[in-house]
Amino acid sequence: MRRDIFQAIADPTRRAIIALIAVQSMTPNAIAEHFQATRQAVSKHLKVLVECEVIAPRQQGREIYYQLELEKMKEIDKWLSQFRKIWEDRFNQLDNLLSTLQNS
Amino acid sequence: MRRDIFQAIADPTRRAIIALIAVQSMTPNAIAEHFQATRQAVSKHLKVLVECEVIAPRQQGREIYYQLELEKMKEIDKWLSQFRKIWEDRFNQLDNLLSTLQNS
DNA sequence: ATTTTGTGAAACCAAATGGTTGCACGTATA
DNA sequence: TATACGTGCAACCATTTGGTTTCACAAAAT
Repeated sequence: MRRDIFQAIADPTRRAIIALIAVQSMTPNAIAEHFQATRQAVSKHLKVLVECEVIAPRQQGREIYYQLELEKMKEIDKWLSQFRKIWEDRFNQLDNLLSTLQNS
Repeated sequence: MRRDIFQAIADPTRRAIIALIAVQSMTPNAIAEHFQATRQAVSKHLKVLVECEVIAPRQQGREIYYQLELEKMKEIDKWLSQFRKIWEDRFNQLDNLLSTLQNS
């Protein structure tokens, strides 16, 4: 199976989990409370996220706190930067066009 | 089936197609030449991308040029911004810590 | 020591995914 | 007009996905 950030964020529940954990590390049970799905379903999502290295477990007694790996999020940002470059160029082109129109 | 940008970019071939088209609009055949997969496989990916509104077809005679919808890419950027905020905060905290250490 | 709690793992299932082959059909070209 | 070309679509298939239920097990609590 594919295991990368893009696959990790493909599922809406997983995106919600990521956003939840981003604010504060949480245990599987605490996370599951925020969703309709069963604890086991959430647990499977957590497993995928760990395998994709988007989150990391931190054992604390018999509880496990999952925390977001922000660095992994930056990989999306990095991939996106190639397009950001393009849309900034387009914006500049539009800007130049407007200037040209004003000056004519 | 789920049809959003996150699902669109989940597949590596689709990400490659997006990157390819970003530079210049292309026909399905031209796109397929860049991959090992058959034309039909690429065509299915294009269909998914169109349904996700990541690309749009532009008919030209009997050829169809697919072009990237940059606006849709921005949605990823928008979702990502919540985390960008966090990692900038963390960076500032680190920055403050370093300043404190230097001034003590 | 026994029970409860927090968690992961296995087995199973329906649906979705990514791929293939074959066909249909309009648009160019000979 | 007949042929070649560019493309989409349907049918089929193996694999993956997201979910459920059940079980196992260690750590707390009683």
